[in-house]
Amino acid sequence: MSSPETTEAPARRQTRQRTAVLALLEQQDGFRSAQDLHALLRDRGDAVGLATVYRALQALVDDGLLDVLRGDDGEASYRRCSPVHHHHLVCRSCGTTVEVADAPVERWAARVAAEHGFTDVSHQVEVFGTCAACHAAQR
Amino acid sequence: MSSPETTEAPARRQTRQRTAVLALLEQQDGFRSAQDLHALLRDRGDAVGLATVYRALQALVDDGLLDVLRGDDGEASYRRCSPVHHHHLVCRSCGTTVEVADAPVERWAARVAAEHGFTDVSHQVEVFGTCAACHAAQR
DNA sequence: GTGGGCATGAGAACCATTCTCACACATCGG
DNA sequence: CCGATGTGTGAGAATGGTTCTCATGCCCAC
Repeated sequence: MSSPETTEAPARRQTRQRTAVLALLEQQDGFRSAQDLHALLRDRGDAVGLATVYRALQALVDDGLLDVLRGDDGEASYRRCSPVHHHHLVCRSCGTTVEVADAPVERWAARVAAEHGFTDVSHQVEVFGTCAACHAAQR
Repeated sequence: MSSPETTEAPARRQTRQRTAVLALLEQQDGFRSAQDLHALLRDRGDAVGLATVYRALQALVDDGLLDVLRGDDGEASYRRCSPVHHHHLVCRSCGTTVEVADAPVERWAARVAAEHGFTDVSHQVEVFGTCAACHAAQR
């Protein structure tokens, strides 16, 4: 308690591996699993250890640069995202993601929680569907 | 269409183990992981194999008697739920869950998806917070 | 340029979940 | 009631995503 470490300097080093992971994510327009990213990096020539990919992703999440999504099978997927609060509209077929931000749903969550006496509220909202392109390709 | 099996007879046998799993879930008022349920059953004296617990849970989910929730660590949790569409308000501290159903959020999801040309829409909405009891206990 | 210490990577460890397969028993026709 | 039948069970192995270990590498401050 005597240490004045309010925010604790992150001291995050810039390495080839972390740069490669972030650069790759910048090019993706949907959620990608850690395993996928690892394979993509290897194919690309920027070989990075699997453990390092996980560490880099976790660091980026902590820094608020990525959003995480858990699939039905429990596998985590990551995506480069804007730092402001938002939710996702994800295509089940191709994985393309659209960020959506809407005040009504935020207010709804707050109201529902308040009605039941809950405090310190957070929420998790994801919408899944088939995007226009995939819907057209299907038939 | 030639087979008159509209709902496909489940042919689900009633065994001591399945009865025990469902009975235990009836007594819980929050989400419980498969591992927890397995341990609880053993403590209770109704020993059931772990694999069987998983199978029973999966069967119950298929029958629409349970809802599943994925934790941040990817572990699945189950809860006895009403069969009508609803979402959850979960206490982070004690796990107590309240079912919430509200038309506005359903309409919101449908509208957002439609605006972006998405079809065949589903959504996943969970609200987390600290319930009144836990909030009072904390301070 | 040099040193300290965080970052890396290969593989082991971990852990939830699923699979395998021989055996048990719920269900049903007789 | 009884025996045939095939689904349900259970112990342990297998799977697969994620994390940990630890010796070595290299970024960064000085």
